[in-house]
Amino acid sequence: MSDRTPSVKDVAASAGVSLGTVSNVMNRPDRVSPATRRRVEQAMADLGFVRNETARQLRLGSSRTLSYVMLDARNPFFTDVAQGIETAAEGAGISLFLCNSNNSASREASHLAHLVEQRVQGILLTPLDPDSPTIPAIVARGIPVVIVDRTTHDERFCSVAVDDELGGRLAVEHLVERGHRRVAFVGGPEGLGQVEDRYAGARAAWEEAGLPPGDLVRMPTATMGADDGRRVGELIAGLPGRRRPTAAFCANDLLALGLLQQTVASGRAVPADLAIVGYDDIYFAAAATVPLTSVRQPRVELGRTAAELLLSEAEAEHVHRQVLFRPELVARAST
Amino acid sequence: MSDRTPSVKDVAASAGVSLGTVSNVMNRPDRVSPATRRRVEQAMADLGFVRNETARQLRLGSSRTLSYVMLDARNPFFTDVAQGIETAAEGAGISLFLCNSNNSASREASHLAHLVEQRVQGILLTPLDPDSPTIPAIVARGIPVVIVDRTTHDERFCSVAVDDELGGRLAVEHLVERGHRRVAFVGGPEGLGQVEDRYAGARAAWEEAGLPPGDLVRMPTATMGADDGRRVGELIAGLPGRRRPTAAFCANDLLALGLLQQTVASGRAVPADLAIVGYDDIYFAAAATVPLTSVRQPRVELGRTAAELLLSEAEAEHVHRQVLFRPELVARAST
DNA sequence: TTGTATGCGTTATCAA
DNA sequence: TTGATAACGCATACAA
Repeated sequence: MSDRTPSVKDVAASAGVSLGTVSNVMNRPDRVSPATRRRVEQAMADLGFVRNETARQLRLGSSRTLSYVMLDARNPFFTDVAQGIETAAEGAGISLFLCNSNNSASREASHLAHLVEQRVQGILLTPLDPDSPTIPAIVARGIPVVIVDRTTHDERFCSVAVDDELGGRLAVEHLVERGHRRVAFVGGPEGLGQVEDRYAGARAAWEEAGLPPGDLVRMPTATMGADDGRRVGELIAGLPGRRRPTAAFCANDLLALGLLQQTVASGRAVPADLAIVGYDDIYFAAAATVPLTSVRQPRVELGRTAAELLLSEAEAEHVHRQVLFRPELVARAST
Repeated sequence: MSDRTPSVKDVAASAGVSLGTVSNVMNRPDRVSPATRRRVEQAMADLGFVRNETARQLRLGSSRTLSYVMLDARNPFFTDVAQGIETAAEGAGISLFLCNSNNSASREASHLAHLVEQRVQGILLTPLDPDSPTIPAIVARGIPVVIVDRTTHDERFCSVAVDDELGGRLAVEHLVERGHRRVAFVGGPEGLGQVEDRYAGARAAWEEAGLPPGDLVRMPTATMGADDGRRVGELIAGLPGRRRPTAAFCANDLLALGLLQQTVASGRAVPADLAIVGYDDIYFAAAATVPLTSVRQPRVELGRTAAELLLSEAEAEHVHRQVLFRPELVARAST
């Protein structure tokens, strides 16, 4: 009984065969006679042999793991996407490692560097900046990357996203239809793609309705978290009546839930005093006591498609694709 | 410009030095003269050299990655724990891979098997079953494991948990104090450690208050998700007045939020018609429109401590410890 | 059907 | 200070 973990060599010795035969038992069992195969398998069981994936990978050149580097593990939207990815990966017999950038560029960078050093088979990424040169650099080394939840103009890799501009339109069209003539757009930080696209769509719909641009009030936030939603609530409450919006469109549900919470807690009614539309339609949106109207994204399908695309990169004639899903407005009591 | 990614050998050739010197530049830069070091570094930059961690690990025998196998990535409690783990790991310059068991024993098993094959440096695990023989088996192979959010009687590894029995007591003592004499305990599946311990604490407090055991009504659920909380709400509403509890203690916040949602949506008031206590104090608990009373667990600290314990296993005289934190009741409007 | 030998990219030991 | 060389554990081409 040795101290270190047993290797093929130990198994071979124990089974009285050569090292190559043990390898064959694992990788091409048809080439080895049933009798010796059984003997080898018995030896593996006795010794508690576990294949060293590290060595296998060094020999083969590529690993059997995928990784999803997500923007914010605490946002249920991304864990749902991860769920979709994992379902697809599981079907292909591949494991998924999750990495959390936590909205930090440096953390994203260090995770990506680590994954490249590990020579993972492929990376799914919801980036802080989809135009970062890091991404094509990784692809150039031979590690396929699929961008999730962001579109890209780059033809060197695939992306799977939801039409955020359309989502913004749907939200604002809904509010205009409900008679709102002064609406707040809540979201940030400025420059974040998801936020800018949703805002662009909102503005387009606003202007097409013939409403004065100044009455769609942009209210920037530092993050996409619920705390910032609450702060916006205080801000809105402090506005003089004529300048106070009658509705708010938030760039995600966390913001919307924070805003909703602050509004109700301070004695104003939703939607009577303030109508609220969120984005993502996370579980907690429907479960809020004033159920939240939200723009639904096909989260799980987004993940599934991204994983399928990534897995297909292994195939010979893979053509990079930019997949765009359509969002859908789910109207509830908050409007 | 070769097709495959450059190796130390390529760097050595390009810099006109031996392969050993390149390795020294990376691992013991003091042993190489500034001049050649610069030359080597230049060559690495030119070629876009990235160390093959797989080969390094094969040679060294151990990797520089930790992994947290979590029970349910969609439960905010676990992502907060993960956050704490990652903070500690980051401080030590180590990357963290997240794996999601998604409440499935087979998925947990396949993740663990994969991690053992990868020879990761250590594993943090919130298991479905802390008494599974798999865990000591992994430890026996030399991969340290720390159990997170479950206690263990096993002396072969560390664990970090919160006193669930005490948490159960706190919740029920609070409800008894508020005058409730018929209380539902909501949670499942039966046998899940977290649920059983919280129930045990609840019952102990109930009996110490001299109340009839039958008036603490156990209402099992299939999962810990919000949907099951809603179903329990319907069940409670359907009970005849004298058998209907005036309060519910839910084994986690997702259940509590579902129950809260269903109760309010069906026209009953919280806490007047039904008081509700949750468990975990996830963000959405405080943000619910009827802010939820909940038993708070030090989530981030839990993760941080677990990671520190795991990292300390590398040290010579490590003694396995079972750390137990104390939960705390946060009273809000739902009671 | 089985055994032998080679190399994957790296680190570490030993000579020079 | 640098260079040559032997492992680490595995998969595979080729020989037997």
